[in-house]
Amino acid sequence: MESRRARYRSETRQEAKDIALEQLAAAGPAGISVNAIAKRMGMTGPALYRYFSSRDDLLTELIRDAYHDLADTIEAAGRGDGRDPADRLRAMLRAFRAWGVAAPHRYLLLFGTPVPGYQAPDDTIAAATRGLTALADVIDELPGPADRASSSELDGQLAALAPTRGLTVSPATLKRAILAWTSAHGVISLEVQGQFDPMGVDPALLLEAELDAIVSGTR
Amino acid sequence: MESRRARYRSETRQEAKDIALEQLAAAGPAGISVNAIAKRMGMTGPALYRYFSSRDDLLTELIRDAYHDLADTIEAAGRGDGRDPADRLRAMLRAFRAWGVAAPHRYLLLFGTPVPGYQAPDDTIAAATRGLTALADVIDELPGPADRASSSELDGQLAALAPTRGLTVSPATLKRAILAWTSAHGVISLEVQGQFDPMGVDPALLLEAELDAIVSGTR
DNA sequence: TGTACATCAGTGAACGCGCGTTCACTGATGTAC
DNA sequence: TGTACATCAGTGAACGCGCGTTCACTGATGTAC
Repeated sequence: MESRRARYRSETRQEAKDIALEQLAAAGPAGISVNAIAKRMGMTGPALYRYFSSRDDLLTELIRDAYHDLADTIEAAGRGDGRDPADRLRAMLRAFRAWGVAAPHRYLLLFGTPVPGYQAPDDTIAAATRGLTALADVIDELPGPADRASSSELDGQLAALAPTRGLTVSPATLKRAILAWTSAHGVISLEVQGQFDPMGVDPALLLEAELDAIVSGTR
Repeated sequence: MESRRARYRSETRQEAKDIALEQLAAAGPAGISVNAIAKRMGMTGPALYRYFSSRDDLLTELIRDAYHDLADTIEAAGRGDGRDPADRLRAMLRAFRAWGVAAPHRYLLLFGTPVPGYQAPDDTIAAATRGLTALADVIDELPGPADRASSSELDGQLAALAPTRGLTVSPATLKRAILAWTSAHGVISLEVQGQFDPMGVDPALLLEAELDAIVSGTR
């Protein structure tokens, strides 16, 4: 059984991460301060070094958590064996957007300006494509259009990429998945930054328009 | 004629902005430091306040310059009255990517994580959509597909938006322009952050695949 | 061309601030016999 | 159950650092008559 100490440890770590997320929301990645977190938890700055080996270590955890949380959300939205694959795909991309809109600062932690000097460890990089592979699995069940004018060079790269992500899908499917991912990201990213606000355009409707193109198979 | 002082003034301002861009490239927006810029120019920190009323003022100039530079680049790539509109559109979106890849930090200044506490002035907001309106003008010359399943709500918003940007294009055209803009941004943004690096996929080829879908009119 | 004055560029000291990280140390909690 | 020891949490002082911004001031450049 887990010791009292171990339980307390993980609670304390979690509390620190929660406060860090609040700081992230309030003042961006640069606003995350070890000393300020400690103060809010009622302890002194150096005490936090019992829980995180450095500020970068804390950041890494936030990023890893966010990638996994996003991927879990997308996967959950796409579950259901009997459902129409097109509906599942739509649901997943809507979940992608909902996740970003619910926590813009977290979205931007993953897909905004990289934190200067920060180097992502390997397992973070793997987590980063979990959402993408989930898309590929569903798109694989979709009736695909003939792959027009395909670039053999790109197909080769995609064929090499698939197995490294545990995928057995065709390059054409993986390409559709990447384009679905990138174009959804294009809308969500600009929405999360507020770029549509002065335009008076509802980004949810833009995403729906995008979904039509994605599902129709032209991408 | 412009006085010697005025000329010197604008040269000094420009030099400061150039150094700020170097700092941006090296350490992100937070790395832009008034004192450090002044030191590199061989003067003391407070002297720069003759040229910029605050750090935010400097940032605003960098952002405005970048938006206009990007829009100029895109417009230039699309010029040519006799050319096939589809070719012009492709050229513009390729220019969009080339601009971002050439100066990732500048791209991220516009489309990355917003600088905390920074408020964009009105003319910056106008500059932000110059590239988009250029796209709309060319797409308007494109043979458009029938507008499938259109959302009347979105069309209404687009109809209201067009005149504020000096456009007389239809909602369907403006929608295509926005989707072209957002999906190109989706690829470029992830490339500029290096998200494709560990995947072994050439983003230039991804953009080409995206261009096929955009030009074919499904978006 | 010469003088008197206004404008502007830049200095240096100072303000108050917060940052990440290290170190030696105290006191509490847990473990082994 | 009691004692001896190891582990761990947290403190407080200190290190060295850079930041944006203000202010009163000096000295150079430009302008008007």
